[in-house]
Amino acid sequence: MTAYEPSHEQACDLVASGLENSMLISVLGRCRVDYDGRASSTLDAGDRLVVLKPDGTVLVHTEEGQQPVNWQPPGCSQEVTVTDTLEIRSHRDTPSEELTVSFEFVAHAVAYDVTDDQNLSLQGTEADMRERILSDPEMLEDGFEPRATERETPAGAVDIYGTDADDNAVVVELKRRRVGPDAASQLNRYVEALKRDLHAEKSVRGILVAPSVTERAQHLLDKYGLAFIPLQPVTDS
Amino acid sequence: MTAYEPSHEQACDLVASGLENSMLISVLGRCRVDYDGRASSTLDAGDRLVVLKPDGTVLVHTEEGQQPVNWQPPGCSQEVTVTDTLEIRSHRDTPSEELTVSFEFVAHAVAYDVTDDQNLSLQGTEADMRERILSDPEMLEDGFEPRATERETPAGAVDIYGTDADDNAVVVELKRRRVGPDAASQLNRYVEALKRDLHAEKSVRGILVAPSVTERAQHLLDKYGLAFIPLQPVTDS
DNA sequence: TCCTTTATGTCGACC
DNA sequence: GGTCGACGTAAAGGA
Repeated sequence: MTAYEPSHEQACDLVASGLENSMLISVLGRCRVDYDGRASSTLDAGDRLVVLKPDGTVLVHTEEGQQPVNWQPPGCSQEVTVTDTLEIRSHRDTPSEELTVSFEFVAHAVAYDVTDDQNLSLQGTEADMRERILSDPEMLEDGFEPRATERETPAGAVDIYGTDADDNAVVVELKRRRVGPDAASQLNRYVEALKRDLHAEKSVRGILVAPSVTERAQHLLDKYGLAFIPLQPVTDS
Repeated sequence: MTAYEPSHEQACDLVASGLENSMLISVLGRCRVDYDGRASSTLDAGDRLVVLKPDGTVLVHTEEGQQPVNWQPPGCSQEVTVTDTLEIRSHRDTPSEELTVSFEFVAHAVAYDVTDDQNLSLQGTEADMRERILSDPEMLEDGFEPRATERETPAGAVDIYGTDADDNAVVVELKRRRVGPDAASQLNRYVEALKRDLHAEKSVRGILVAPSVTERAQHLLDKYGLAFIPLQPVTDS
């Protein structure tokens, strides 16, 4: 279903029909946009691409930027009306949010029935790093043995919990990118929380594993007595 | 410029022409997607919407989700070729990333010349909270006087730096959302850094301003001796 | 539902 | 270019 420079009525019919039949809808033209909800914003008339997905997502894209200039998350309800403009309204509760797009001119409108049952397979993530360390723990240090992943502490869940050659408790925090002070603080919170949990039965060491570390973060690590081990998220040759 | 169920050659011409003339291009059809760069991923054939922006952005959207399933950031170079499939390739250096979309069927293809010089005006942000406190400092506490914003410390820049009724130094950290332990740690780092900077000439207090606080973060604040003041990002009535 | 963490986060500001 | 922090972050996974 497609329309080139449709009248507001034609465009309204197409969008309404697309909404009814759970189609992917794309409308290109000159519009203004108003949003009110968690924040609020206004956008005066300009040329934009508006996408409506069958899951209730709305995206408003301008000619630049990777991110939509306005949007609604999945699960919203859409309705379309025509007065002197073509108005697409999207609403949700919890939190209450409303997005209104008013087209003064529609260049193209398309509705298409879309199915995509293929799942994305992704490598090079933090989950990958964890799997590699679990399959070869001594890559961290000799004698390291993982005991648990996602072990809970009062400060949150630890990526890898284990013991070293001297049977000290070891907390390993993984980051796939260069780390800043936040990661050092986070690891320190885990170590301190575990020390309290273990009632000082044994000492607790902390190891931060990431490709590299900023200067400020290294200072924090030194101050806290934590270790850093460099590791790239993907092996590659 | 638009095409309904074009041949690969027609679609290729349309996309090539759109790229050449810095137009916004949208292609809807059945394709597979391969990405290799910061991570790497594969996506088998399915129906998707592909958007090419004049700034070099590429977005691949499926029927669900607010985020694109694959993408390239602004500044990438695109090229389009046709063999037995219509292939759109996008590449950039630093970091080296490549995205390839192969269409086995094109349902719609559109290229449109877009201009949007309107800027989005947004309210209810952290910047708003800062302005409100600066215009009425006593909303935090009687006698509070702002001395600087973005004051630099070895731990980073402080949102608002000021003094209280007893001339103690005060560090104010703003968050527009409910805060977790990270914010408490961050504020503590600022306070500790300022104590060192000021050579203990005066005591340094820390105030975290946000709509609300998690239990864990409140514990951390208590431990560090920091204060919390609830404040909504938007006043409203 | 709330809470926490990750992300090919993206984006902007500053150095 | 690197570093840092905000975002109407979104999305996933657990309690």
